[in-house]
Amino acid sequence: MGKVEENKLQKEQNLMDTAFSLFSSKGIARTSISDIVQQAGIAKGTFYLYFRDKYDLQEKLIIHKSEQLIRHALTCSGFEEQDTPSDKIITIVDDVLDQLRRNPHLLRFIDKNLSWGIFHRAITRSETDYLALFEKLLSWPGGRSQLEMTVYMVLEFVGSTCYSVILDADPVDLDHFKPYLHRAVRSIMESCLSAS
Amino acid sequence: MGKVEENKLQKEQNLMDTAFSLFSSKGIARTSISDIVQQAGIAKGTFYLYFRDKYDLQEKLIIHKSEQLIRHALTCSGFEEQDTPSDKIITIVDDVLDQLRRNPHLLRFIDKNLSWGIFHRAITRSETDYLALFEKLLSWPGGRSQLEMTVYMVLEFVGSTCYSVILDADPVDLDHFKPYLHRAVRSIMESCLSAS
Amino acid sequence: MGKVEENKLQKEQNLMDTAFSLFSSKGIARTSISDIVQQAGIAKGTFYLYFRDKYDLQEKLIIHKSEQLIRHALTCSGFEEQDTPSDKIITIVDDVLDQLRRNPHLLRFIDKNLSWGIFHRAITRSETDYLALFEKLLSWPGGRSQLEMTVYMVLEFVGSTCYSVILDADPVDLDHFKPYLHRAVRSIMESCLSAS
Amino acid sequence: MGKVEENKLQKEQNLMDTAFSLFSSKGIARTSISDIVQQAGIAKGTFYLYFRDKYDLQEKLIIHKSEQLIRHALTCSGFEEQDTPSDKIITIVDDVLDQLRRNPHLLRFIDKNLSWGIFHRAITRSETDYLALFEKLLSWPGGRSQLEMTVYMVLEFVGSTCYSVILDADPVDLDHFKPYLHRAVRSIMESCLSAS
DNA sequence: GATGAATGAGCATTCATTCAT
DNA sequence: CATGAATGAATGCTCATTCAT
Repeated sequence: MGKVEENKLQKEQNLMDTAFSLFSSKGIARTSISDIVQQAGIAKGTFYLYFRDKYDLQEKLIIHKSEQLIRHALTCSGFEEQDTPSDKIITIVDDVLDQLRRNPHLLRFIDKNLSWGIFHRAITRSETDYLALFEKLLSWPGGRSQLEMTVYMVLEFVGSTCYSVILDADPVDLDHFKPYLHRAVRSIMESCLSAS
Repeated sequence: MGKVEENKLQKEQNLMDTAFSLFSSKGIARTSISDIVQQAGIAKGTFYLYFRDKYDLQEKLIIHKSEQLIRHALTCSGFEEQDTPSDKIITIVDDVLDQLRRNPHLLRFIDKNLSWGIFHRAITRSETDYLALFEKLLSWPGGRSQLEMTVYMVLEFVGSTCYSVILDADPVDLDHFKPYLHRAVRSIMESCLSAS
Repeated sequence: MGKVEENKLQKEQNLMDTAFSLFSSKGIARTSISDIVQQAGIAKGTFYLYFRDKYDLQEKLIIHKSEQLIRHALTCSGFEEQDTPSDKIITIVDDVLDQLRRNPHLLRFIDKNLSWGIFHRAITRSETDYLALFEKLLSWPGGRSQLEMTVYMVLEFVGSTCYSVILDADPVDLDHFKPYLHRAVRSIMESCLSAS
Repeated sequence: MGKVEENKLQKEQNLMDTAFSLFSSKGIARTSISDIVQQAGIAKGTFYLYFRDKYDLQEKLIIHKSEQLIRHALTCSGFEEQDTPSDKIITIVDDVLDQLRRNPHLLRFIDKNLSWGIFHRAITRSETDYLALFEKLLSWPGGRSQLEMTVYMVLEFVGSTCYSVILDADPVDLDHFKPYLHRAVRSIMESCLSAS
């Protein structure tokens, strides 16, 4: 990679990091492009060499962060050979929760953004075929559509409940919530698999 | 009620209805106060007699619509005497889903807004004690904290999954989704009740 | 005086007092008619029954306060029979300074407003012939135009110097300033009287 | 200096000149930023690249004009070697009065603004040490604090009296006023110097 | 007389976007 | 490629004033 290319990537990363920090703390609506470039120490015009506008950056940021989150969960979770699919998915979910607990900024940012819609886009646009990855990783016993449905429901369920649990310990804190969550995830999976 | 008071209520309602329509179609960020008052046929200054700013209106709107939604579900759903709490809550959930299917604008507006946070505020600020209402209506066999947890999880689960299902039939359409949903809700409730 | 008349005077006084308080603390530019009527507990429309606008009120207020200030100085200062005109005017000046020291709000309000221009208007519009009063009180030995000039110069001098002296003790505090002031006033008077 | 830098200075000067003209003729309260930029032929947003708001511009303008006024008086007045400090200060005062007479706009603008407060700020912020300059120029025989006091009193006295004299010839015109002024200034100086 | 809801012109301020350097 | 001065449309908000009750 040429030095110029490297420099460009570094600038882009700088802008994304700065934007992430600002989006997390002030919210997207209250963050202006001026804020971002000023904080990043880059000229205003330069922004437009990398992103079409604020929302273009936001989208790239969400995809980037989502993929990072998923990739970590899939690659860093240690599975035992004899684990059932339910066990495995719970291991994955717990890893995600741990990541988010350690990084509340990230949680606040993706907030409700880590939804099916974004995930779907991330899956389809990404070079990685995540569904296939899931299928293999989980030793998924059912069909593709059941897998898709399962991922959808678990994803939405975990994503929507963990926000206030992690950030505000409301209605209970994460450690008290996990047993409920595990049981709910297991039964969601069962309900999916038992569908003919 | 005096004629003036009546007129004021009508003006406020007019503003809220207009804003709801615009928020739903263009999104809140892209709706300006100018848009609202112009559409409502009301002077700009008048807006500020009723709302502090756009977000004040938004909040009032969310609470208003949420309460309407819940109230309809609680009062219009017909329960049988012998229904279990799970049966009853599924009846309620189905009523909510039907309302949202018939009124996609409403769904798009409250989007992910009908979350625990808003609901919690609606519950506490409201003159109605919704938790007590639930307790009585469901003939709830467990404790208050279990009830609160159950409501939280079901609420978040239904709220987060139904969006793309109803609006985009993604990953499946509502009729195909309901069986999964029902089973998931039942198991969530069981997992809550079985917690000591 | 009828009860209605009385009520009107009371309303006007209420408005003027409230406005004075607000003008003093926030400045005239930053005080709106809304502020005034709200603080006074009076309806907005009522304001216009008493004053044309904010600046009408301001002018009336300045004249009112100026006259009060002067009247006190002229009536409450005790002169000795053998006092020279210079002695007497210094007694008057000191009384004014004492009033202002005790009431910094008043000083801040009339700030630089107690100028010749306002005083001139106060003199001419007022039912009291202040120049004649001065003439008699001071046993003024010279002509009318000399008296007018003297009053003008002393007034402007005292008015312009005392502001920062009283409020900020800058460049020195009032007690240290008085000797200078007295000497300056005496010499100003002499320079006026010695003009043929 | 780069072409860009030059252009910026020119824009700032343009804005200040235009604002000065408008402030003088309509008053600050009645001059809007829209007025200024329109008259200056500059885009609205550009204003905020140079000034925080209207009052920021006003302050910079006052300091700028005050310094100009003082500098002219100090450098352009011709002193004779044998002049006393009183003679010299009267020469300076007369130069200032002449400047103001020739430029009533300036007088109206700085109105009562050329007060100790502003002057003090101008002195302290300025790179020039004005008090030292005075000390040397006047061959001042007394101490620093006496000098400060003298400058304060003369400044306030001249500043406050000349306004209506020059602009309205009230109570007399400038030529008739000068003899009084000179005598008063001399005696103020004497009263300051004679203080131990 | 008194009220205060309604008005809408007017203002300050922000900000995405462009383009000459 | 990078810059940042300049733009001006767009927006939120204020406020003096009116007028039906």
